[in-house]
Amino acid sequence: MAEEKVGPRSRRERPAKAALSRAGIVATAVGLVQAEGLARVTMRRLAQELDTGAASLYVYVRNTDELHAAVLEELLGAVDLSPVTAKGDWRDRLERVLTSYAEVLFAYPGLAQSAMVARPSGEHYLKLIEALLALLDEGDVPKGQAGWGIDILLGFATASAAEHSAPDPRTKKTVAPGEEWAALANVIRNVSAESYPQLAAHGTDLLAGPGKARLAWGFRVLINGVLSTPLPEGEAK
Amino acid sequence: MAEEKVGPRSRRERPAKAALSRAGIVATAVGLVQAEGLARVTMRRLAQELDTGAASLYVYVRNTDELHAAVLEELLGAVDLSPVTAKGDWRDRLERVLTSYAEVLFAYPGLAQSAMVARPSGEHYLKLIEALLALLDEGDVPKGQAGWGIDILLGFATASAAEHSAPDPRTKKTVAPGEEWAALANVIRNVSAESYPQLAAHGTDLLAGPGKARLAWGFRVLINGVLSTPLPEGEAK
DNA sequence: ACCTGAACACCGTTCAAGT
DNA sequence: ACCTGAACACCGTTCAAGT
Repeated sequence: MAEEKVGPRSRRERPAKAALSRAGIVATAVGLVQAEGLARVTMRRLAQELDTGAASLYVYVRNTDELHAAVLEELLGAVDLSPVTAKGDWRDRLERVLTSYAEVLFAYPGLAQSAMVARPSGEHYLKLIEALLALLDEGDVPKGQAGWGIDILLGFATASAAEHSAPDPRTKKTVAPGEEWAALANVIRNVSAESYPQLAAHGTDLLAGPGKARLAWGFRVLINGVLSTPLPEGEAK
Repeated sequence: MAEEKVGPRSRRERPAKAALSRAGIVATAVGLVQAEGLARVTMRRLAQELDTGAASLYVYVRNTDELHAAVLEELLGAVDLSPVTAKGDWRDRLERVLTSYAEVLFAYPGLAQSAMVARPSGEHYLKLIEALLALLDEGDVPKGQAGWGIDILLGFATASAAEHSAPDPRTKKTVAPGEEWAALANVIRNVSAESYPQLAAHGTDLLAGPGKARLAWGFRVLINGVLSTPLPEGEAK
């Protein structure tokens, strides 16, 4: 009797090992960041998910940074740009787009931290910039100020998300999420009013958490500032 | 002839393996970040520098993050706080302190990136916050706005440094420093004016580098914004 | 108490060899 | 052209064992 052939179809645990492709790799990476956070999106872990070896991925992806940038660009598709064409005060609508951007970053552990560094250049990112510029233009913010302001607006949104989103569990962290925060709060509470009069007067209000209110206030600060601060001589356009 | 004894003093390559201490560990780490960048300040590399095993460091330092925070706190001692008591417009002096802070972060590869995440609570950090608060107070910025504003000011300075400082050469990078930037610039240059009218109009001015001018403008934007944007109802103090 | 070697469980990236 | 296993050069952290 001939042995039963053990063909490729006999193992059905995963969906029949599709051929590799950049799109498939990025899609799997996106699934992985949702399930385990960006820190787990490593070449080796991702290859394992794709039932191959890490080396195989280098045909489609230059390196880990590029992979992370691709994941970010993909997830940026979830930013709500509808306020651009909605009606109402341009400031409010600008705030809404920025808030949506921050929320997307906030939703995936480690994503905001990586957005601090990555500079995507995909369609979703371009559309986001285009949307912000359109709203600033609607508000008659001078072009030069708008252009320079984009960086500040996005940077603040990114940094806020990075600061308050789940820490990238790069390895199982020993330190509880808010331990550093607690340490600082404790120091401020017990600070000497003589050496640090300002700190003592403010107390832990200084660290009064993230909160929607604080993020929204930040956006307003930036919008007001960008609107009212002319570019230095010679740079104005 | 008796062989020459090879005692501990016969090897003078390093200064006679001092006893470990937290201060010594941090000092060595600071030296390492100066020489090789923060990415090289790993438990193993640092232990090697101290002529011991990585495990030994855990007596004095909780983990790698805490080590990096200690290095940051140490280097923050170089921030120039003298403008606080200098004379002149408070805005200019505030700008000078923030610029000095950004320059310190800028000077060490990887430091700014880590400052994005770390929350130090040492003396140098406290003095920096105290200085910023004192200057805002001098400018009669309402207390609540000043407190919330600190975060934005420091965050912007940190993010600017992170964005434009040497990339943390975590491992020998294959990607040239400005490669992602170049990719984005290229995309913007060739963007369709129909789909992206704003982007096409601005062109690569959007990415017009870091430059002192841009950082200074950013500080002015934030100061103006913080000064002129009241806290939301119920939060004002 | 402090220090250590060894172990465990990971990394990114390259390269020669196969199909 | 694409894919692979194996190798190289690293990581952080824990733990039992020593002093």
